[in-house]
Amino acid sequence: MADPNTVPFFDDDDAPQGGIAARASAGVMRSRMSGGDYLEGLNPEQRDAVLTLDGPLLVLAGAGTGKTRVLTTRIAHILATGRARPQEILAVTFTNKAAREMKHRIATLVGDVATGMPWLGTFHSIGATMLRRHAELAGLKPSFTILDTDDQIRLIKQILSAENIDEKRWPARNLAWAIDGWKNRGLTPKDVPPGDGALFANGKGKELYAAYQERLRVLNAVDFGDLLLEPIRIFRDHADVLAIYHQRFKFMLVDEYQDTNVAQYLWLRLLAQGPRNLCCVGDDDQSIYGWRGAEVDNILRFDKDFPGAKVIRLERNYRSDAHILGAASHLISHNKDRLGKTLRPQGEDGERVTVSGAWDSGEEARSIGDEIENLQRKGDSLNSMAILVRASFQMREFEDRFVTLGLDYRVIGGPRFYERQEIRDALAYLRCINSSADDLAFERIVNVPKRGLGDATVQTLNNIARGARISLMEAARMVTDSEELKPKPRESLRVLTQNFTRWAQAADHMKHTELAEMVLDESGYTEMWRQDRSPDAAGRLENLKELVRSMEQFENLQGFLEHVSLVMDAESGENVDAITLMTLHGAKGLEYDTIFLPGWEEGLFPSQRTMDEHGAAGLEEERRLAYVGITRARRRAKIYFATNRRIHGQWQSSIPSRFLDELPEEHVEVVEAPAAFSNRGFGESRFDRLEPFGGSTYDTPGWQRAQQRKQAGGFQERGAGFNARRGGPMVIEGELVAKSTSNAASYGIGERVFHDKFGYGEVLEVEGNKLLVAFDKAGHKRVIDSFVKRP
DNA sequence: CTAGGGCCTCTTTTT
DNA sequence: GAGGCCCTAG
Repeated sequence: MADPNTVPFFDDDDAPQGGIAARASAGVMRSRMSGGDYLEGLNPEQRDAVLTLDGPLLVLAGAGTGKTRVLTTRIAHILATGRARPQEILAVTFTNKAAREMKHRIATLVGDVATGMPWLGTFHSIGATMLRRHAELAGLKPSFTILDTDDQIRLIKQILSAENIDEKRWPARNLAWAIDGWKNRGLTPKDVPPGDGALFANGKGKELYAAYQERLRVLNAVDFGDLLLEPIRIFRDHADVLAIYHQRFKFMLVDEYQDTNVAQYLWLRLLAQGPRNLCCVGDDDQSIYGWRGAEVDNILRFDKDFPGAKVIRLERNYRSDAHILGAASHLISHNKDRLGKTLRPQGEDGERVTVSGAWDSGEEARSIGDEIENLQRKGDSLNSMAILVRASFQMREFEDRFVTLGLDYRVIGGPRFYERQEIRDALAYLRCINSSADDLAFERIVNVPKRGLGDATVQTLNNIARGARISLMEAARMVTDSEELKPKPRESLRVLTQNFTRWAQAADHMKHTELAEMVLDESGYTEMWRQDRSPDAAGRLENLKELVRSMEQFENLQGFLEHVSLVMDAESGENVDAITLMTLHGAKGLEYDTIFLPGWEEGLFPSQRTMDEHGAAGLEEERRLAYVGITRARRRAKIYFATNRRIHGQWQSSIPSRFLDELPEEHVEVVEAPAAFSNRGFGESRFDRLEPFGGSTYDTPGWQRAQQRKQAGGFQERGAGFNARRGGPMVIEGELVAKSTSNAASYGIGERVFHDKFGYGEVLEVEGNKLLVAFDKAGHKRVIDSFVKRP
């Protein structure tokens, strides 16, 4: 992340980082790379994408076609040919991870010049840098704070209660969501269409949005959406400012273009009016952020937005074996809104995608755990495997299992470091020091640790602050000289405000890490956790130490806080061999030898909620998510579904995802097919008779459709039902039709069977697809019929 | 003012 | 099954 204080902007030659040093190394690089050897190994399309520097260019890059390579090589090429200096290239990614990766790879190609690329980053971090440059044009001071979701919600709660709106009926979350949505669409309060604004609190949505923005200004704060929205406004209202950037950026590159929302699109389009050397890379089949306002349309109509745009397709897939690619391609072909690409595998067939059923989520976790250990025994590293879930609540089951097995794992995108309570508290102290007007931070820690300053006191402070239009901190200082509070809270407040004054002074001459330690100590914060008897207190103290340690990489407090608000992930232990656990969304852009995909059940994946809220478009997005999941795999993709899953703490029976039926038979192997597949021509299974309990979750159109299909039984009907679109049924040939490789069900009592793990045995009882078997060596076990064979 | 208990809702996905 | 909210007792 570029430190805002060192970003060269108005004059790059005196810039601390870019400038002379970068130019010198660019010269070195130019001679080193004069032969253009960085172009070696590129296929013709990739090469074309790298060499086409002038004018708008859209690179449609399917999964695993070397998208990042094209982007990084292109930047290297621009630098090597001297067409632009590092600080004249705007390169935008979606995630911090991607930005880091790109920096790293450019550095590998051309040396450390990339570190001198101040304008390589996420939309939000670049937006923040720009906004700090022109803060006054947005009515802000350059030191503005960036609120995260948590602060945002608390602020909105305050507004709602001030407006006497029943928070039960109109939860703050919803308004936050709505405001976010408006900002994603580039709408300021006055732009919100009346119908839209009416959605919240009987038509007050619009006003509340305005009130929220006003509060933000008073707090000298912005939220994530503002980081783009405000620059857009500035560009529109101040042609001179926009002109500076037009001169500045000779080349612009955008990664994951399919996931840009309207605001990002507007922002880009304004900037691209300059040199027009805009290169966007994306894949419409991997657009998975529609729920966050992403517009696939942006990519679909690129050539209209940027006339004369050249389009290059990358279709050679170097990542996945043919079976995996075949399965993924066929699945995604069920979507109708797509540009359409034909991914061509470059390697061998490899292993088929497997589909396995499990009795419940616990068994699913166990069998994945077993499989991991199998692969590990064969020499695969844990680093080469990942489990991708639809929703993060699915992770717990796996974590439990891995702890039991003693398998190392890492969670990406789980509860994050900077979102932990103790970290947020500590940060709140630092924020108060950095900016005494940070009311939200002040409110967070005013009574942490307990100082006898409860709601009543805070309420008083708030009244004073609002009345006098001052910050809470100032109000607190004032109140210690007055009689408005009882002696006890007054004294307590006096100590606190004096501390802050002292800390703020110390901040000028002290190293920020030492300052942090001092503050945490003197405020009694660390002491609070030392006294805490709960089991995780020690971990929290450890986290606080880690926080201070992580501050070292930053020059000052301000730089650190900026990093924290924008880069909400802390890099963690990459060098341990551990299996990765994350959501499908988090997996975008990553690849692993083996990918486990659990939870392919109707309602969970595709998500019922998405389908209810967004209908057919939602379903297509879910399907793209499935596509992203499968295409993360180089060698092995293993899909699982469970017949029973606990949702909201209640066991619910579930049926296999429709996506399973959309997989092509030729690339897929059904490994174990207990419950859900066994009714298809093999007689009845007890699970078919299980009615869902409660009914609330499944009392939905999607579920009912699924039930009907299930009752209809025949697979051709199913296929037709699923594929009905464009007005007529459309049956895709060769789909996965319940062909279990196991001779499922119908074992007789007394029959001899063989089990991979337990060996030979005799069937004692049959209950649906579950067998009680007396194994010769292993004793009596209950097993799923598909786990045994006839000897 | 705090602590503790009961009750409620909720669960996608993220910069 | 967990976190947030409200109420009551100290």
